[in-house]
Amino acid sequence: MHLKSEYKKLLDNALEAGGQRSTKQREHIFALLLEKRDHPTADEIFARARSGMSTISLATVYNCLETLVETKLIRQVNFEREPTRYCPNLTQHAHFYCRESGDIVDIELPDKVLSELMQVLPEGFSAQHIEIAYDGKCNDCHDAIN
Amino acid sequence: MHLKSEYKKLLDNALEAGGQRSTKQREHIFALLLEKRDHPTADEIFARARSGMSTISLATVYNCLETLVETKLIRQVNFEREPTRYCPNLTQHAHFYCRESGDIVDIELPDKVLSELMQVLPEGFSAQHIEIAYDGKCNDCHDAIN
DNA sequence: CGAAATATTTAGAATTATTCTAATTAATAC
DNA sequence: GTATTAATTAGAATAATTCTAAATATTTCG
Repeated sequence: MHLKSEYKKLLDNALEAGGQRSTKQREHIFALLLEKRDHPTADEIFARARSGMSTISLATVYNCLETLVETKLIRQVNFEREPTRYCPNLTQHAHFYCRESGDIVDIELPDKVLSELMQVLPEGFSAQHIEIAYDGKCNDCHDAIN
Repeated sequence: MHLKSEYKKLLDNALEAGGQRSTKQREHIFALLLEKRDHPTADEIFARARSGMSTISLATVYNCLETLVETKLIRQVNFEREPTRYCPNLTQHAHFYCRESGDIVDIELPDKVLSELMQVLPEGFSAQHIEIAYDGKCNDCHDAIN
């Protein structure tokens, strides 16, 4: 697990901007999220993190994830009351949760759709963020012959 | 706390369609959600339910809410990992969470916006439901002189 | 109607994701 | 390199929710 210097710089700058230190645990977790770009839970990240850094603790995984979220290098994703998942895709996107496979897929969102969602807000409301979560059946599950 | 006969029928029919029984606890909880149309948590509903039905238990509140959600008479609303909230508004709407006051406000969603969100899905994906959550500052908090 | 069958309620224990605590270790500043 | 400050760690604590098993209520059907 090694972070490309491009991402290493991104991480270090983001941490420095927030007055936080660059540590090997933060780097390790950021690297593994970038390597496999899915939507793992903290437990899954802990499992992945331990191969390559056997002494890392679950508390540290939570701490590092919190820091990465604060510095806006990753996003949290929640579906109902399921464990929080973490997403390294920083582009503007929604999430699609497949009820069949359990997979979470990123859905790109054109600016136009977002601005229309903003226009729907009544007078006097201003939104910093809109979280959009689809749920249904993904392409793999439609294709599958059951 | 009493349910108008119109809503009593709605409840009884929905329960019967799902092979479930009409009980005074279910009716009581449905009634109190309809009476004050906000977005209470299970704990808040438990507190409200006890005035007027002092022997109801928290487990029953959870059971009743689950039943009402299953029969589609109410909706669950989740913000991040906060306790689940319950919403008796059955029209098509999104939720706005005000970071300042903590209030949750329903935002009506025109069909047009929803259909555009559906069109954004790649080939092979089909969504049953789209959950949209804004967060920012509501009108009351903008108006307020701080 | 009244007994049998089935569903619901209840109190409290159990679960589970997450956060907290206090001690140790690592990173930065001087 | 030492002092300062922040991060990591293991394990305990927390809190929303679910589970369990017994008691109660509702429905069915003779």
